[in-house]
Amino acid sequence: MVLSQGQPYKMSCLDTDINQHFQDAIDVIQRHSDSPYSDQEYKYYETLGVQQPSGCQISCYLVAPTHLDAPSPMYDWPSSASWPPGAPDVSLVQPVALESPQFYPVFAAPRNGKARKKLRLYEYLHEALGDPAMADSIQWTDPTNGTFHFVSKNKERLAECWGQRKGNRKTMTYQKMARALRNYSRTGEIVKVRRKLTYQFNPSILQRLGGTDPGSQLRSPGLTDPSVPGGGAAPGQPMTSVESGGYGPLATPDWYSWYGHHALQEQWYSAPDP
DNA sequence: TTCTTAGGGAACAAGC
DNA sequence: CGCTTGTTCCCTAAGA
Repeated sequence: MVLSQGQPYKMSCLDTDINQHFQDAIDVIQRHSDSPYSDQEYKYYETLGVQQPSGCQISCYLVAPTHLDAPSPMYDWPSSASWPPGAPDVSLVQPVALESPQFYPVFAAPRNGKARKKLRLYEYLHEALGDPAMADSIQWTDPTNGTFHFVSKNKERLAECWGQRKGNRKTMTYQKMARALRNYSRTGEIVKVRRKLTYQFNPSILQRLGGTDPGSQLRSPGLTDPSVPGGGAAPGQPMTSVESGGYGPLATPDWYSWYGHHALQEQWYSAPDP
């Protein structure tokens, strides 16, 4: 099913439980039949392996585009990261890192002699998206535009891992993690997509995090299976428009105009608002 | 009706 | 100390 303008939103919103289970099944099959570790094209990079007591393990490296002068993902990010007006440019998240990836530890890397700042949630999510071990919890919906979704069945596991990573007193739940994600919608770092369990990175954030992980792109059923959320999105085109909402400091004019552009142009997506 | 997901207010904690 | 960034709890609403 290829979505097109004019198709009603509900046509693209058949991500019922069946769809979810189908997606989960595909993911399981892929993971068992096509080990990313043995795929030469699948550049999975070994991690520091922060082993949590419960077995939570997640990659501790991000892949940095070589053109980004960012020894650490934390972040003297250039505040003027360009974001071409109009539709998101795929080049922003082109896997330039494939050619000559630079690695840097998320945790230990002191920057200019200083200890790094604490891990941000969106960084953790980006890590998880690049970690095959977390593929049953979080997946790219459309890596080209930074949309991702949580797997309903295992989203709590991801949340627990996040809570353990932060050393929270209580168990982190998806509900609480989603609360933090909603706070991101104010700053524009991550916005909620009007699709079940689906969010979208700010393009600038995505770029600064080093684009998308090629492995997750390969494994993402959304690229080949239009039946999954976002699966029918054309490259460079956001599958969905994000909900309206406040965009904070990171809501650059370009980002804003992009959103506005698509909010206007992609009425097909919008649910029949009153 | 029940469950899941989502949105947000508010108080609080911890790091910077 | 003030700000930022969650964390936790709570309430409400929509939709299946």
